Amino acid sequence: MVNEQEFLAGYDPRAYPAVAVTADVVALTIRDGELQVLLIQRAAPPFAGFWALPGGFVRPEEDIAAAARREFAEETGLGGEPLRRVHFEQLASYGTPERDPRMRIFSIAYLAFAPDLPEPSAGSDAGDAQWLPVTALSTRELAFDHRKIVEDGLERARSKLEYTPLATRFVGEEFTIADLREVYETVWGHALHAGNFHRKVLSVPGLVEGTGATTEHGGPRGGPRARLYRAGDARLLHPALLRPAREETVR
Amino acid sequence: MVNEQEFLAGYDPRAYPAVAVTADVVALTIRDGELQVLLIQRAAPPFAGFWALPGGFVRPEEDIAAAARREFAEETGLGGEPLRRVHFEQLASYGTPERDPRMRIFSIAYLAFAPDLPEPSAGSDAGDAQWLPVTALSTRELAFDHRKIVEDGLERARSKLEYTPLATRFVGEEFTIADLREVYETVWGHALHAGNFHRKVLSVPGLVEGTGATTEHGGPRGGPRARLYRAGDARLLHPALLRPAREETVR
DNA sequence: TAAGAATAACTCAAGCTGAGAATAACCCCG
DNA sequence: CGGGGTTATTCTCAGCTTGAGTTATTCTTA
Repeated sequence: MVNEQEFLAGYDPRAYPAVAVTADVVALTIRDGELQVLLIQRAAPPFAGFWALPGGFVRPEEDIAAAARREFAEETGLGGEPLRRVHFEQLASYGTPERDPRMRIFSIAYLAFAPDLPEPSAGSDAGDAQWLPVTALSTRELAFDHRKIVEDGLERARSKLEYTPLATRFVGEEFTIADLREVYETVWGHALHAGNFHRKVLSVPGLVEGTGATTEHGGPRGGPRARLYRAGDARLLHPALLRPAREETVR
Repeated sequence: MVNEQEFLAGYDPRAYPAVAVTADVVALTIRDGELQVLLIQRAAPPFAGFWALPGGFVRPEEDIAAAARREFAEETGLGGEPLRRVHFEQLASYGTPERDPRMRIFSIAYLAFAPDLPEPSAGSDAGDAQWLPVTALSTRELAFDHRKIVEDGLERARSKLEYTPLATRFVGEEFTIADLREVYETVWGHALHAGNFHRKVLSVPGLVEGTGATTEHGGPRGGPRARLYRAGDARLLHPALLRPAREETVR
């Protein structure tokens, strides 16, 4: 048994097979009423032709989060103000020895939440990038361990809706309570009681603040004009906006 | 702007300055009624003489979690059944370019929760390892960015007590409700209402299950014998056992 | 044996939740 | 232009959970 000091002293990392670190991004958005994840099609082996998460090597003087943002920006062609509205947070790291056949590669995954974004091809040189509805993930094989990463990201997103104002990141600057409810319904995957949701959203301090304005028109199929809100200053929701109990996930 | 495919194709990681990946462990336990974190004193530069988290390089064929367990085991001298009772989970990764003066080192931090453990020196060759009460952290300078890592770990621990049965990992196989309450009070840092806590713990499905037995004696200062419980099969607490609202942390 | 301490159970008011319904504004179609 | 259908917003109400305080009971220590 060797303690840390001795181990470090006798350890020259350069003498070992090289390792590399990538930043990979699980970018989520809501388009066409569906939760979608950004995927790119790999051109080169390994996993050539497979779909994978956008990502790449962290550069020598680059922070991990900066690498994640850069990779995301490159794939979506997004920059400036729209990019600033995208929320990034670290998800988790993946590094089983055999996850990449080339060499030992550690992936530090980030989660990105964005309001409805344009097709990734617009402005990007990645013709083979697309938003895929998460409901279609089961029919598509992903490269490396990216399926696991996406699943972890989805669970994190569902969970963060409960106790943070994350949902406001999926809508525009101004939004209606119904817009917000659609985010929750889409990410959680089931309908919510409109009246109760409305009451709850307005009662949680700092979640939303009214703008005083309303929508120009009612909904496309009728209904009155809705009041407009913008995101409040809360960083945590208290009391939280909890998902209905899911007995199967509890045990 | 380069897309991922071109970037990968033109990128030989070996041509870049070497990077390394370490697994560092924020190991928490409750000793003497206080929440304590395991630290080791560094023998070699950089930060020689400073206290730091146990950890070390992930070996070429080693999984990250395995590396974290190994480092923890080496520092505590723990093995076998006691080690199996320690709960490990990934915390987060840290990799700002300047966090280690030697080279680019990414740290993947793990959180370990353990019932009252022996002094780390027992069975370990690390004479300079110790459990430090987290309340004493402010008076001690830590190496690298380890203070930030510890703080993130503490916040994670406090938060996970709310919605997982994590607290049962800090007590022995069999415990009383009061034992469990002490865990919550120690980690959260304030007193809880004994009666309400009792009611709540018994009402959350799967948190604890009775053994039918009681303690041999009453408490050291009186009181009846307490019933004994063991951890139940819940993985999530529903409804959660929430901390009292902390207005200052909400905004 | 008396005092003090702790477990466990109970009470009660206040707040929050789920479910359903009422009201009113607004769209589209005929 | 009028009616039917749709949606935003507000209410009601019963049931559950929470915070705070109290009570009965069992044990330890002095």
